[in-house]
Amino acid sequence: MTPSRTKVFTNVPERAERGEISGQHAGLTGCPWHDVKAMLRDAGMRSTRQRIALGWLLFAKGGRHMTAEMLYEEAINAKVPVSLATVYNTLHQLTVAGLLRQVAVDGSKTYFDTNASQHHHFFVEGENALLDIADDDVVVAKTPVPPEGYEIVRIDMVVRLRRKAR
Amino acid sequence: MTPSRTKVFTNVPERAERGEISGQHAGLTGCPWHDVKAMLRDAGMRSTRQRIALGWLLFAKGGRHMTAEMLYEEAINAKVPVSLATVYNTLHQLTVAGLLRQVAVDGSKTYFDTNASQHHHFFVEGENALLDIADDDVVVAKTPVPPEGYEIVRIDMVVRLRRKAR
DNA sequence: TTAGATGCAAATGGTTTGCATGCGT
DNA sequence: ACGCATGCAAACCATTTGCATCTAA
Repeated sequence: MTPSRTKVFTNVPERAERGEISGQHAGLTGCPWHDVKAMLRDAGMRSTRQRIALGWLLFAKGGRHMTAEMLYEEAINAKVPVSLATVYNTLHQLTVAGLLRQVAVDGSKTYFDTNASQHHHFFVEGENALLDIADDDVVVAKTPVPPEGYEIVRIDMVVRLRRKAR
Repeated sequence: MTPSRTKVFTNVPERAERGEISGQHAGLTGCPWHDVKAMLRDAGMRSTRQRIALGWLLFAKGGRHMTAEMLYEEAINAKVPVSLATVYNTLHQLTVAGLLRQVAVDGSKTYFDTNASQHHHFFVEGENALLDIADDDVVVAKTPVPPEGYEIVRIDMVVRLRRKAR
């Protein structure tokens, strides 16, 4: 989970830490599909064939929640030659760059949300589907006070849903 | 993840569904360690040596967040002969019975919280530690409206923490 | 040219399962 | 005695890694 090596993730994490990478470019909500290359460059990543394709699949349709496997299948269906390992690498790099957000919801699969801004989720049990919750639909009135010496990184809320019994 | 078979989890899930199992017995916050057997019986589980030991380890100290592996180690250290598989089974059964609560936090390990009541968590990145957030320390002012046909099962909030940079 | 990217296949790590044996009730 | 419970080892599955081979810059 923690990219400690410098092998696969190249210098993206380091550069992001030094603030050399913009991450969220100028208020982009759903990155423009016609400029994945620019997005990649901004993220400090080389624009290779597979990354462009993956970026296109991810951001073309806006607000999506996908697992590595899902993206991999889409890529294969779209006749884009790519390996699962590369899908994982790309997803992680885009996450580090701040263009994707990882959502831990049920302990097994990991979801990546193309909406990297602060918001919460509905999770439909059984269907394993994730839905964004409109930001203004939930309000955390009193932010909890973290223990001494710690600071809040982010707050994730998951509202678990079930089909109504009727 | 989903116990669809009737093999290992015996009839606990079904009975719980039919309301035959009390689950949360009368306002028990941290179950009394001196009566694990009663707790098990109430949960519709046979009180075997290992379940009693695990129940004791889990509930004796109150509010804990443990993974199967952690509990397994504690059991081994306590000279209680038990297998990892049994630890998993027991944890799941206690969860179904409403005595434990599963907390999904980082996609890999699954945590089980001995506090099964509605509350939220701090998660310390790096240390992989979970902390309860005092119930009145957070207030979700506006509960999100679920999509048509769905109902809210529960709301989980995870406040991710990091050691302050100083 | 060359650092960085890709793809495979093998390795991991948490969790589950099949089945023979054990043990509450 | 009966039927659920246990233990083990193998099976699983999502994810990661090592390394040889490519390729964007």
